[in-house]
This record gives sequence, C-alpha cells and structure tokens, in this order.
Amino acid sequence: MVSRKAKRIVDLSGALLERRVLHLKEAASLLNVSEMTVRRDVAEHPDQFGYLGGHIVPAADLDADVPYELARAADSHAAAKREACAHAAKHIGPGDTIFIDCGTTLLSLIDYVPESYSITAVCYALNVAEKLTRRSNTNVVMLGGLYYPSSASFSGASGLETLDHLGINTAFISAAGVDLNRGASCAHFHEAPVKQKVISLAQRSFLVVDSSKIGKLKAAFFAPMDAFSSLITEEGETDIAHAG
Amino acid sequence: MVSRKAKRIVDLSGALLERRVLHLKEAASLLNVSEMTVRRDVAEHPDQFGYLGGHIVPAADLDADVPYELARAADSHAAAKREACAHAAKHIGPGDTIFIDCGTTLLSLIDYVPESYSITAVCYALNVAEKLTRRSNTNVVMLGGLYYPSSASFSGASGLETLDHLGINTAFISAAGVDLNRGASCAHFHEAPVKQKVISLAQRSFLVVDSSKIGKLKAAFFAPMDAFSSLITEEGETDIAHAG
DNA sequence: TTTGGCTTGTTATGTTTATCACAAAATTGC
DNA sequence: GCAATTTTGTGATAAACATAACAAGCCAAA
Repeated sequence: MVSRKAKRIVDLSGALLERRVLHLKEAASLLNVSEMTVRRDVAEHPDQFGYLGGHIVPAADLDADVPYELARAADSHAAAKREACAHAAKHIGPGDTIFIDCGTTLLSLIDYVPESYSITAVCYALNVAEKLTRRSNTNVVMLGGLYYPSSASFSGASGLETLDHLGINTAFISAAGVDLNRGASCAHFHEAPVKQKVISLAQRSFLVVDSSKIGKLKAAFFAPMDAFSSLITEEGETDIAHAG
Repeated sequence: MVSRKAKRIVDLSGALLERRVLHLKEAASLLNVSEMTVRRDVAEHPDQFGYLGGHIVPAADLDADVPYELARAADSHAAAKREACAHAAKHIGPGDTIFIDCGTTLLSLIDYVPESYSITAVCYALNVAEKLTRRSNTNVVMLGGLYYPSSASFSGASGLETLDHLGINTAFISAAGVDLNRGASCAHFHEAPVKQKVISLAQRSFLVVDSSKIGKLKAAFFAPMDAFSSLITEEGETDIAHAG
C-alpha cells in the first residue's frame, strides 16, 4: 500500500490542477490533516509545489525556469519595448492579419490593439502564442517545427510552408541588432529563415526594437533596412529612405 | 503626460513578465513607492495582477480563464488520468520519439518519464507544449495551424504535413468517448485528422483514457479499436484482440 | 497663486502566517 | 506484539501581512 503521505501529494497536485491556487487552510481540510502537515508536504516537494504566503500553487506557475535568456532579456529595456509596441500597434486595423516575431520585444504589442478589433495573428514563439490565445476576437495561427529554447520559438520547413497559405497584411519583426547601413540581424540562426520569408510575403513589414539595439550587429543577418517600411523604437517611428 | 500611476502599472506588469512572482517589498522598491501604494495599485487592477499573501503574480497564472472546458475537465477524474499516464509511460524508452495527444488526459504523461531519458516529443496542444518545453533532455516538435480554443490545440494542413517528416515510435492518443465495438471518438472535428494521421504513421499507438469515457460515443469518430495496441486506463492495460 | 480633488505615505492596530520544540500517534521491522 | 523510527499534531512565540484613518504632497484648473 502506498504511504498515506504519497497519496496526499497526489491528491494535492490533483486539486491544484483544478484550482490553480489553494489556501493552506483549504488544503488542510481537503486532505484531512493539520496545516502543519501540509506545510511539510509542500516543503518536501519543491519540484511540484510552490508556496506563496499561505497559498499553494503549482510549481510550474512560478519556476523562474523561463526558457531563453528571456528572463534576462525581459527586464532590460522593458519599458522601452512597451513604448515601441504602443507606436507599432497604430499600424494594426480591424480585420488585419499580422505577424508577430519572437523575443520579448513584441510581447506587449497585442495589449495595444483595441479589444473590439477582430484580427488574425501569426506567430512562432510559445510565449507569444500563449498571450494571443488569451485574447478574444483573435484567430491565432502558429507555425510549427522544432522547439528552440534560446528564443522559445519553433521553426522548421513545414512552418515555413504554412506561410504560403497565409495573406499577411502587416509583419512586426524584431531584431537583436540593427545597423543602419548593413541592416537587421539576430542571435539565432534558426530565426532568420522565418523572418526572411515573412518579410518577403507580407504587404509591409516594420522593424520594432528598443533603441539600445541600434548600432549592434549579431551573427545572423536577415534583412537590409530597406526591407522595412519603417523602424519603430520607443522614440517613435523613422521612415526608411528607399533611395539606396 | 501619462499619470505616474499608469506608468507604475506598466512597469509592474513588465517586471512580472520577467519574474513571475514579485514580493510586495521588492515591488515597492522597484517602483520607488511605499508598499501601501503597491497594494493599492494591485487591488485596482485585478485583471492584471493576482495577489497571494504578500506576493504579486500575473493574473493569468491564477485566472481560471484556462481556455477549453479544460478548466472543467481538469478536475473530473484527474486522479484516474494521472494513474493512466503512469501506466502508459512504461512504454516510453530512452531515445524514443513519442506523440502526445491534446486534452488533459495526457498532460501528466511526461511527469512519469525519467529525467535521464532523452526523448523527442511531438504535440499540437499549447498546454502540452508548455509542459514539454520545461523538461530538459527533450526535443519538442509542435504541429502548427489555426488555434482551436475548445481543445487548446492547433491544426491545419501544414501541421499534418509536418508529420510526414517525423518517425514516431509510440503515439499516445486520448479520446472523449471509447465504444468497445465502434472505437474511439472525440468531441471536436478538427482533432480527428491529426489523430488519424498519427495513428497511421506511428509504429504503435496506445489509447489512453480514464474509465469514465468507456461506453461513450462522441460526434467525431476517428479510429476503430484495433488501430491501437492496447487500451490504457487507471486500472491498467487491456490488450486489444486483433482478431476481427 | 490658490483651491480642491486625487494620490501617496505614515502610523497604529489586529490578523494571519512562520517556525520551533515537543508530545502523541502511526508504521515498520523484527 | 514490541521497540525503534517515522510521521503528524499542538501550542507558544516571533515575524510578516492587512486594513483603516489621517496627514502630507502633487496636480490641474480657476
């Protein structure tokens, strides 16, 4: 027979699947043990449970194991990125089909699109998809493929093929480096083919970065500046002269 | 100019993107205001923030706004589902490529695979993908397509094409209904083509359900019983007689 | 510049949570 | 069935958190 303790752990994680948060007191009465015992159970299984001031949560909700230097990237220039998104969102209209690149830069773009707009959003990053699916009035299209933790995104041949069936009005592309002469580059090679194909198919593309990226050049070059209608940063929008 | 308050809210949700949990004290010093102010900010934006005994979390982590009757389905028979997964996981070996179906049934399958096994997992549901990407030693392949909130999964022609490039050893398929004569069915039509193609390509397929599903029949029929090597429930494994 | 409304900080008080040590109860091995 | 070990409960104490009332500060319009 399985020890009482093991059964409690299973019961508790079961209850959490359903409730997402459980107060210590609830958990105790649910499991028919004292609060102290629940405390001990939770403390002994940090892999399964998180504990926040009297509340038990699934460990998954907390684990700062966010893939990607995402965790690291998210803090730096977070405010600038949000401002850049606010500018970029002005280019989105009702009924549009947009493409949202991976990374942290464009994560808040969707927050600046009025709830009333019904749009279709194409993405290939897990964190972006998650946000999009929470929004109503939004069709979400995901490009599949192999997962790359470095950018929390998927890519592969069939993801690229999916793009052939889509009509994208406006693509929002981000970059880890923007050199005003050479163009836009990113740190991970697997992202480049996706970005390039999107840029080639979309009616118009915008390059969205916080200004700290300007002047930098990363390993994977993916587009010259004149591939974009404009460069958008927290400071606003800069038209790109199409005269070579 | 934007009110100071509005900027704080944006900063706070930005910090949460990165940290997932923020202690009241940290938040206060981060925003350069008193704890009391942070309390008030959080209380005024229940849509964005959750608050658990001194800790601020993104509302999304708590909000029972889990898409799908997922929320509803998750509680019922949760223990049975986990037990079924424990049985099913015995069929996974190091180096395998497995397919994990959508729904809540197979969510805990991955928990029963030893950390030391390096595997490749193919999926098409957002909640499954999320769990898989948290695991080390795991290649994750996602089938893309249009998002269906009803099952938190993606499907479409190009997702199906992706399957052609994959060699799947073992497929774990779940169902909303299992009729021992007619076979397996699910509630959403978009899932059926994916399940069918996977079953046709995988070396072997297992049907994994909690026993409450047995005897039920849902709208979208997708496979006869003899398409599966065995039926796995919380009570264990039942070989399926291949004699018609 | 001054008024009035709104925002923020402070303080005080009560409640909840955290931790520890020890006792009681249950399990296990023999 | 008995002793050793583990698990669980209890109560005391300290720390952290919650809440409300009021004072001070900020901002905008007159």
